[in-house]
Amino acid sequence: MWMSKKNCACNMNSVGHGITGSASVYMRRETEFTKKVKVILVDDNYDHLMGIRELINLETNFDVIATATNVNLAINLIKRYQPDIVLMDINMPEKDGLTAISEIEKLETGAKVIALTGYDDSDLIFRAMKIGAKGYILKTMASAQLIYAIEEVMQGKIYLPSGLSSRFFEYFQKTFKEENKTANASETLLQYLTQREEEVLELLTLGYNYKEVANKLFISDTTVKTHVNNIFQKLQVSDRTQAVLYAINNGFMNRKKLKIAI
Amino acid sequence: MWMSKKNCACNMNSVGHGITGSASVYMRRETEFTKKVKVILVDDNYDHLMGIRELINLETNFDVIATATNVNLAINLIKRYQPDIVLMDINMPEKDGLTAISEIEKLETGAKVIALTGYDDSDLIFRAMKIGAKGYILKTMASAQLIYAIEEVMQGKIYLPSGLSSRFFEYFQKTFKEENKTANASETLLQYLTQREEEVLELLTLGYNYKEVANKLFISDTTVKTHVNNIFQKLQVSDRTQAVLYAINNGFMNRKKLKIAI
DNA sequence: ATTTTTATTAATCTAAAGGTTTATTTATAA
DNA sequence: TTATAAATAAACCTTTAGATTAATAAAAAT
Repeated sequence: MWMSKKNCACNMNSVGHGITGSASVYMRRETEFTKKVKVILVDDNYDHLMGIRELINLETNFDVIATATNVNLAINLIKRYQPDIVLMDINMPEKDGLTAISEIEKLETGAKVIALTGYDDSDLIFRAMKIGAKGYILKTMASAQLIYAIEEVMQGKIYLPSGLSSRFFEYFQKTFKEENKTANASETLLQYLTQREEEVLELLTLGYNYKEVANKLFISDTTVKTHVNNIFQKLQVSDRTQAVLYAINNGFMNRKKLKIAI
Repeated sequence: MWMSKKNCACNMNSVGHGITGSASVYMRRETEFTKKVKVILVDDNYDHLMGIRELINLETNFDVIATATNVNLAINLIKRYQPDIVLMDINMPEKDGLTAISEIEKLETGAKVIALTGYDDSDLIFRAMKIGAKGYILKTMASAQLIYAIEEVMQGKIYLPSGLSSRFFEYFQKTFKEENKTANASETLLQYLTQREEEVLELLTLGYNYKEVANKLFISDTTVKTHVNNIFQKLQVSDRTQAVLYAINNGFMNRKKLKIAI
């Protein structure tokens, strides 16, 4: 099952360390009637914009169909020309780049956004990926990497260079560390709730009042009150809102999902 | 499968697309008095356990100091021997592997856990990384990859093979997609709240009742009620709990934080 | 300069929520 | 068999929450 080693050589490098495994750059098919990849560039620096355009247009299968120096223009261009790729500089002043990516994603034109920036800040990378960026590259990186990134993203992959990927994961795990402490903590008072009390709390967490809960569970509303009072005591809270807040802060709904899933 | 591409050598593979860029396998220093990396294996299948042990012990700088066929034993061994690496099979029956990883993380011994499993399920990968796994590899992968993963993780990196990394990001973005729609949406009804109403809602979201809110804002509780009723109308909800739920689901508190931060 | 609108304040009244006790039924453990 | 825990429900009572109306001051529009 585990192949012995020593046969690695080329193996080793290809084996892993990556988001994208296949080196598609070698597979480029320029022969077939492949439509050119439509690219739109967004950068507030005009010179920079032209520089990148030159670079990308060197590639015969890419076509920079438009450029924009501000976000609103970019949005309009994307709506009109339906590009495959949007290279988005996220250091732009007026409207910040992350918001821009969000708005482009909301258009749902299928345009794949690659963030292009000077900052390798963990939080920035994390937020960019969160809102749907398909890639994130630094301006300091080699031009070949930019081309490679576009090709990878065009294949439906996510492109994060090695170093940034590490940063992403560090930040990712840091972000979830606290959540795990509480959500996973066996010391949650939620564990003492009975099945029925959980059902009641779940409905409260969805915003129902006692009468509605009673109707949904086919029991009297006085019974609901009894359950709720027991919930208050067990969770050590004094009203419905606090109970709901406790439930949310202690991953009650996540836990519910897991119960169904597993 | 992803070691193909003939010419791989270093080129493309080194360009990035990865969590770990440097091919540390070529840099292994066995000359200096490097202490051996202490590894503990956890797998409910004894034969499998022995197989992996053999494999890892072939590496002169690794040392499998203990093995365990169940989680509780593993936890004790980790506490006692403080290993550098824990290779954790997450298909174990009694206590599931993810819970096990959580518990090991909670020990905070500094042991780096690598998940080892037969399933390349997106959700499983995501959850494993969330709770702090430093790597995730499939049993079907080449043995060399296992060794490589350990070396990378020992350098403080996160190791996710190419294919799994893609799955991870797909799942990651899918998970945050809904959150973005609401949290980023400028169409939130929260925007219509006045300053005072925001203050009231913020306190409600912290679990205070009307009297407490009144005291905190130095106004009468009947005034609080007025504000709250206006909030209800603006948010189109019918009680306090629903208002708080609306606030939370629409990133009210996040927005508050941003206001301070930015 | 004046109306108009908006934000903040507040009192009154009704409905709902919350606290306490008691009681019945059913399943489960000792 | 007898405790024990869970789910159900009612009666009683107190407090809080929610709806309605209205006064005041400041800002905006005419």
